[in-house]
Amino acid sequence: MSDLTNRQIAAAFDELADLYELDGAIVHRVVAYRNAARAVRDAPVSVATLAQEGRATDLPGIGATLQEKVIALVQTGDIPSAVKLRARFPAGLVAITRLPGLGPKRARRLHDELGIDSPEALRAAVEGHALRDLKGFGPRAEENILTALDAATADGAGDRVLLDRALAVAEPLVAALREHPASVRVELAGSVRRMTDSVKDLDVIATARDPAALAEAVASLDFVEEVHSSGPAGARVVTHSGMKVDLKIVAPDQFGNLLQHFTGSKQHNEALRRNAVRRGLHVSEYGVLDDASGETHRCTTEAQVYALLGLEYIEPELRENRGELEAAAQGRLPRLVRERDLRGDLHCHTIASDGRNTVEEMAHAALDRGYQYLAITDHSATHGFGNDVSPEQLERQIELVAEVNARVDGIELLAGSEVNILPDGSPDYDDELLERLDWVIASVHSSFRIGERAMTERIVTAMEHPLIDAIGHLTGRMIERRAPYAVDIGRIVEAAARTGTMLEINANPNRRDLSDVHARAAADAGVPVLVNSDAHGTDTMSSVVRYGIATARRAWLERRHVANTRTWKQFAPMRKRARRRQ
DNA sequence: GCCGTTTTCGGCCCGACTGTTTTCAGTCG
Repeated sequence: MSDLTNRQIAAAFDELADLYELDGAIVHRVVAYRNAARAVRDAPVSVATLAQEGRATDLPGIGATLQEKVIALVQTGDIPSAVKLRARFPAGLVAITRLPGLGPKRARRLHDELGIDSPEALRAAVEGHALRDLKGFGPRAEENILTALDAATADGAGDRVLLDRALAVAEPLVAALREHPASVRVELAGSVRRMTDSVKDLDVIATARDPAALAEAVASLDFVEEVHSSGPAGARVVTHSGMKVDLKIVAPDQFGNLLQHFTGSKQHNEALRRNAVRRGLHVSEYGVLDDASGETHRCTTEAQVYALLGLEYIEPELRENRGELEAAAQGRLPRLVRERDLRGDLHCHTIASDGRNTVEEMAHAALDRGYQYLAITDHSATHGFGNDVSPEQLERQIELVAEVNARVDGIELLAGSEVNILPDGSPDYDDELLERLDWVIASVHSSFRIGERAMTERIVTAMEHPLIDAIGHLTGRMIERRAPYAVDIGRIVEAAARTGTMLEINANPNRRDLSDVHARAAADAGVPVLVNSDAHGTDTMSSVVRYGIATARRAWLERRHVANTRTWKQFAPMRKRARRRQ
């Protein structure tokens, strides 16, 4: 087995794509590397291991050549073609290709004709007016390049924001536009609609009785800071929170085409069009052109677009080119789990550790949501930060939970704990105490950098513990802030299935961990998945659930895959400790 | 470099915009 992670392999393919692009390779070869990088990043199992077994070619977009390159990377630590290309194209030149307006072709000219090899050298050349004589670079080029260089060095340039922050802007904005008398239909598009982990900007598609008035309305909303353009076709604005918003106002008979197009993803749309071409159809944001009749079909709804292509309607969360087109063609799309399907929450905190509310308050919050059961899972003995719960404190908490459970009707309260998985894989309470609990979820909160092999062993050991019912936030990632720690998801999932340990989708919008890809791998292996709030207060118990459900839906999960959609009567015997006693 | 209801070669999604052009390549989404 190799410690080379999928992320590292994907980064190597992305680098090769950049280098081949500078080298002037045909675009399709470059695209092949980028697609391969994506396939590797999405793979739920170790691609290094797959390649060494000769099975990496099973992944879409990986052929014999790229499999060989993975093997070279594993065995020698590098890829020969990358070494060769790096010698010709410095890393600074790759950085230049990332500047808006400067792609590989223009960057290459700067390098070959002026010796420019970094953004700093480029700035010096522009300021010395060295670009003026270069063919293809006119008077506007200097200005645009300086703007791009300034934007690239500015703080927070190009940052993606978490989905919850984006929705906090998007939903009031859409609501305001829907209320406006000039609007007819207003829908969010883009990655926000697909409920991705983070987003860059907002796309809104609308139809209107009075398009200019609607565009004017968005420009005058109080959360808009800056208006870049506004007219009958729509408006481009920036909010005070820095979100770019693009409102497109379209003809009613093309609303379906445009909503479909701007919802994406890019990969979904590309694959959709490739499949369509085979049927003699050409899909664009303006309609579906039929080669046979020469006619362009315009669609008022997305369902019509998909129907023209012989496909079932595909939910936005599935539009990532991960098999949804094939499934839609065969009528095999999943019936995705919904937020209202949940019957309980198996991970939350109270004032006993770092939560803000009491057991009783959390119980009432769960009742208000319509839950039948709630596990109180404060942090454990080694947690630190003043939030640790000693064995004695946990014993008192068990009694408190029992007492509140007796007092509050309509909900089953479980005395639980979120125990730390110590570096050797053991929990930080003794078995006698764990035995007295109704539910134990175990998480890694320390020693993140022990390497993939050790981390995998550590978590597998925890799953083999008979009193650990589930694993919390498996990879420890903090979206856009902290990478997941290295862990072999394939082995984890296999061990979870073997030991009867459930895996959590932590719904906190900073985490969403399991990720969509990991959750799908878990469900495919028959592992019961949980959608838990990890709430530290009564407010977040409800507000974060949509993000966990969104991840579950992006993972193709149906109600049956998510264990806490079961009633208490069905769920209780599924717990590992209950199964032991049978 | 990948891939096959056009299977081992010859294709590979679609359109807008920009700046520099005199008919379009490069870039972007």
